[in-house]
Amino acid sequence: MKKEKNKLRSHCPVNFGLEAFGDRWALLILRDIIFRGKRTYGEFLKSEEGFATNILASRLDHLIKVGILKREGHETDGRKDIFSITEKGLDLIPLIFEIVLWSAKYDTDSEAKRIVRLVELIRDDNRKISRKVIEQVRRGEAIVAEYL
Amino acid sequence: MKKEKNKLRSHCPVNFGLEAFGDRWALLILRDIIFRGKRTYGEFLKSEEGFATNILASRLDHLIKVGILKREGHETDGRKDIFSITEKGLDLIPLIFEIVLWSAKYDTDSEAKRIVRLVELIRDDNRKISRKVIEQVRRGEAIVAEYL
DNA sequence: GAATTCACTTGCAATTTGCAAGTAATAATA
DNA sequence: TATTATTACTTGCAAATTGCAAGTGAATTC
Repeated sequence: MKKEKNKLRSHCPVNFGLEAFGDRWALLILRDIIFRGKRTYGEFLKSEEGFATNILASRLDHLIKVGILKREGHETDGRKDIFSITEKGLDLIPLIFEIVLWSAKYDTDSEAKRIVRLVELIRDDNRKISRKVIEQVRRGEAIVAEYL
Repeated sequence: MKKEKNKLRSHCPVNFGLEAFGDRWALLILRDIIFRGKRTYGEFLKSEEGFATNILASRLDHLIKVGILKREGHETDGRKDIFSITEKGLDLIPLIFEIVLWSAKYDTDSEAKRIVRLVELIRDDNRKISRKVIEQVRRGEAIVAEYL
């Protein structure tokens, strides 16, 4: 039984974004894909923040519904689904990078300290580094070692 | 009775941001301050998306707790509280602008169409326009007509 | 001094979350 | 080939959160 509540509360651009991806879990899924190269339900489930199984399933469905992710069967293992990011999802990378930048500044214990180089690049020119990372993630590479 | 669940699920910079401001309502409050110049509980309540009174109160408390907003008494009207944005909150403007940019691109009915000029400026150089807007909002001005 | 405004709080039903425990399909192993 | 594992979920249920509606108390206006 699917929930079909398609009505947006408003078309304010801030609200539109929030209704699409502005959920605790949704952006963590994207993080897992972009930074950690995860692609399957089981991989997402292992994230340190601890998804509940039903929540993970519902958020994956939602992200697919709004066109940020797509689901495909695994080429050789019929049990697995591959969740990959669409162009619409890739366009969220600059925004995710802004979150990283803000947190790097204000969280004294931030693990952003482990990606100092990337944080610098974002601060210096988010658009530019985003373009590079988008290309990488599009190829299925996740963020590569040169930034870590 | 206050909720005191201070423990972060992780210090991943994406997660840190989400736990600070990654709530449907939290960013709408910031939007109201930045774009609409709102400052009081009653003004926030009037927002088109419809805050529940208790949710609004709890989100304001939360944003104050994490240092994004501060609360001050109204100068002349003792009933009112003025909620204003801190420097930490102002630093979220580039991120909010990225949300606007993404929504402007993907929501065909976006009200971003009413702020085409601002969207262009963000696309062209988010950091630069953010700096200008931060100064304005810091002075209590909200986003001024020249961008609308 | 009575009525209104303002910023909340409270009560409560409905929804959502978070576990734990399935389940059905496919794959790997004996 | 039969059994055991994996994988991606679903289901059930208690607990937490949300969303109304209806207060409450202090300050302000009339």
